[in-house]
Amino acid sequence: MLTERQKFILALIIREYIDTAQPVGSTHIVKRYNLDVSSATVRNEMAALTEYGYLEQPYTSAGRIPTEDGYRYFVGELMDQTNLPLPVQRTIQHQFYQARNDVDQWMRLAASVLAHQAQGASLVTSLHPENARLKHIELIATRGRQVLMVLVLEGGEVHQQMLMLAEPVAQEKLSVVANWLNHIGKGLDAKGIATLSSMETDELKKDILILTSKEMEKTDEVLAGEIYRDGLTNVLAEPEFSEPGRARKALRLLEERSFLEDILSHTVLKSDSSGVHVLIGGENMWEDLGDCSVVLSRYGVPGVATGALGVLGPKRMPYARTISTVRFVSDILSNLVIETLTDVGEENNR
Amino acid sequence: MLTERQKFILALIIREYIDTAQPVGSTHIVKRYNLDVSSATVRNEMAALTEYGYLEQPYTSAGRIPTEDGYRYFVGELMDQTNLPLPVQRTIQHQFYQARNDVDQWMRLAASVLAHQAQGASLVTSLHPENARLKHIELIATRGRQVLMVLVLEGGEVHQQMLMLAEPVAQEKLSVVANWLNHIGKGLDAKGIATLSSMETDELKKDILILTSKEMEKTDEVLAGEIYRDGLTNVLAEPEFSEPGRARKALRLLEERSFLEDILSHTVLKSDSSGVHVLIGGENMWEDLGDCSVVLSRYGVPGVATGALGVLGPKRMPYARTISTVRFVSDILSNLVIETLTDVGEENNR
DNA sequence: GTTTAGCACTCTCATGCTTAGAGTGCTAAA
DNA sequence: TTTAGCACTCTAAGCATGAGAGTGCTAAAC
Repeated sequence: MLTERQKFILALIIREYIDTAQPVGSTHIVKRYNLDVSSATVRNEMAALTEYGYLEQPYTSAGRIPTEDGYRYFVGELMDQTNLPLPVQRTIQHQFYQARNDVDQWMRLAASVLAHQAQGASLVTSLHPENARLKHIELIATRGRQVLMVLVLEGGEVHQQMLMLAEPVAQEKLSVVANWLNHIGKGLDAKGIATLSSMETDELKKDILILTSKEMEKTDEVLAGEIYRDGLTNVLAEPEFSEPGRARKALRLLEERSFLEDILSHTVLKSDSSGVHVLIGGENMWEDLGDCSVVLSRYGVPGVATGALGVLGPKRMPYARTISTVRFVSDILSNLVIETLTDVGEENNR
Repeated sequence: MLTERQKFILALIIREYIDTAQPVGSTHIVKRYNLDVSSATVRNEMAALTEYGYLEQPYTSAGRIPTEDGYRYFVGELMDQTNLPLPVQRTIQHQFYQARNDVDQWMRLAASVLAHQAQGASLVTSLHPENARLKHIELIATRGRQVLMVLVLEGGEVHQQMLMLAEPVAQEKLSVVANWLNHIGKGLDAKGIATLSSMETDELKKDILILTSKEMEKTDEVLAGEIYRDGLTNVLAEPEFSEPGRARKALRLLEERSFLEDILSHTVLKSDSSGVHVLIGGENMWEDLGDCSVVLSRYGVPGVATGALGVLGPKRMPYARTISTVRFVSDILSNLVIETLTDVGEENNR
């Protein structure tokens, strides 16, 4: 267990290192913060903190830098939770207010705000409905057997998909089926529609039901939609990524869907997850993440429609600021989703 | 005017430099390619080529590297036009065939193929209709004054937009207006609908017409839709971007919409443009592009629906391969668009 | 018992120097 | 016109040196 003074010094060192990216020495810290103990005392405490595994030396007799455990302790125990400055909050809220009509624009804006405020690479997945329920379907003949299906889900998301039917069908017939489905399928989820299809005898209707159900199931996948990114170049500015090899590793993480899927399903998408997740270093699971930390959060309404967002930066990131930014943006998006969803119709209040 | 031998040597030097990223010396090239002239002869020719401005020396008495003019001459006169190997072509075509039902997927795939084949950062803008004509409109009440408008354009693109009406309107009323508009507005472009709106007296109809027209105008903007990127990390692997400052500059170009808009409107979007454009260095217009080259092409059907795609890499990029890749992918996308468009209905044949 | 001054020791990094090597341009001969 | 020869130039790599920052230990001071 650390003494108060040890905690204090650990916090100072980590903050200083986050600021300067330089190993922190005992004398330096005493002078910089006008401590009323001597450098020798700090040195002793630093030795202890190194013993505990919270600090390490890049080489014998250099200053100390935090270990991953050090960062974790800092984030968990030492860091003061802050909020973004009020004027900044207002500016951001205003921006979202102006974009309130365009869901795409929300995400783009969220990515931009995250990247700017946290000075890292940001990532926002589009909102995807959980257990999507049908609000409206439209079938539009394009040519031959090709049909454009437009699904409007409760909550307002729109999905389009080109279908290939077994044989050509006229627009009139398609419209009839669409109208019919709008009546009997409204409010049903993928399963409900699949059930309908198993009882249907009309070939065309049955086909459409099956395809609709399939398409609605697809919306359940985490990364089915777009992924919005911003601020990729921010991470290149960090000194730890001056070696291009490391920079590559870090950026590849954001490019590869498979990796994102993996990391999201291990954190924010866990059923019991809530709030902001902080991944420091690879956490023994993702080697390529070695030099990076990721701050993630889920947004939206669990069980109805959610998405994920986060910021990637060096382990040496300003955690307080990043976490408050992620929380803030996540809350804004959640509120936007709630506003949109809860008032869709009276039938949807739970 | 260059002699044949000078052309030959220039081509060798440029190819060698593209391969090795090292200044090319006279002896090196004689040995490497078993030339039956001596290094002194090559040296003389190199002096001449330097005189003409096609080569330069990074410092006195080092090997030569191509100048921008050198690359331009190479691309314009010396390079042999190749095509991708047939097996590669088939593989790619097969991939597109499998994705034929999902326009989003086309773009994603195109970006991926470009990035892989050309080993650069790729960029694909989504298809956007020119002078879009309405095929189908759908109005869906969400809450209060908010209405979701779904526009289906001839060609199959779907655009959605949240509208804010002057006062709440019931779904039934909206459906009536939508149906009415589907009859009288079908096949019209933004202007045509604007004309209708100026003659309409019914307030609601007028409002909807104006909003529809506005929305359809929007689809005309180049970068209105998504931008698909891939292979950003490829450029980080190039030695010229080992300095993080340069890498940042290059990647920022791909992040900033304003820049992309600028560069696209100067090249592929010019009305008389066709084929593949090669931008080598900044071309005296874009300073940040100093170390990069860009190979761009327009795809789709001019006057109906087009998009742009391209690859960004170092000036020292394998132009032959990149250009053939860009052309190939562009052609594939164009064909897909043609297939989709020309058979939309008999009314659309021109 | 804790804190601190003092000091020897260690390691990196910047600097300067030297050298090997690659490449050039010029000249004169083939 | 081509080529061999050669002096010259410049870089990159290696090495030694020294300054500087920082540590850990010991013994004295509080």
